[in-house]
Amino acid sequence: MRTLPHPATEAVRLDTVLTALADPLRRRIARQLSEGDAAQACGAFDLPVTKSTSTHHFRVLREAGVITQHYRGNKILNRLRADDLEDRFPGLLRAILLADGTNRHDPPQL
Amino acid sequence: MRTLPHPATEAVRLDTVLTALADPLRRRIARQLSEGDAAQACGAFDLPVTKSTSTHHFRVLREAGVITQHYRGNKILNRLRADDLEDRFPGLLRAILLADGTNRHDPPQL
DNA sequence: GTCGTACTACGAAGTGCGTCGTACAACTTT
DNA sequence: AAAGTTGTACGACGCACTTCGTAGTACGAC
Repeated sequence: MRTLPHPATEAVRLDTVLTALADPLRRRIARQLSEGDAAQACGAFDLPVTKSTSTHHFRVLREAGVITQHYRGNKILNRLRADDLEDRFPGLLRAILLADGTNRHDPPQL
Repeated sequence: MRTLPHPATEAVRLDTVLTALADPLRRRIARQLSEGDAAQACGAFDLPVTKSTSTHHFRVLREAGVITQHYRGNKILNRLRADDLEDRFPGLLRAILLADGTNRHDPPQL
């Protein structure tokens, strides 16, 4: 069984979280995870980039501590680390996802 | 009297705000503005970079809509757009500044 | 075992960002 | 007027990031 490395909650840094969520594509992934089912495979996201690029963005999110990734047979299940982030940076994830929701409709935000 | 352009509150975009505040130096400026006097000149910030770089970071913050800059004689007075940001993205600035405060002591965060 | 699926790894190309140095402009002080 | 202070403008450099294509790995289905 393959496994992927995740940072411990205490090791999650604000810099990397903000950098990760500054990208609209990665915010889109986080939002879909927060709205839909708890765990979704990478293929469940309809992103306007190639698979390579997609893999890259998921990795950035995982290494930043925003999501977890676990192999499940053929696929990888992605989950938002909402509780961990709430412990580490209270209110941050909620504020960003909320802001994204209100902001999303003005310009054609990707 | 020289003036500097600022984005309207409605024109402030989440992308640029997050990108602006993803940089520790710029977060440091925002935090000092939020803690100290309302208006502070650029020189009041003891930043470990040259004047050119400092100017660049203040500009990024202003163009993102995070601060205002107004000429006052020789200097430029900087203010945090806390109310504007609260209107546009409720809870976001507070969460980031709070997170930065709790995060600041672990590693030698610049 | 062979094929299809889901995703990764690696290298390449293009772009953007942070930093700096030098030169310059506006204002204050002397 | 001359000198000092405060900050800007512009160009350059190095580094990191985004994107992609190709090749490859792991797993499930046949």
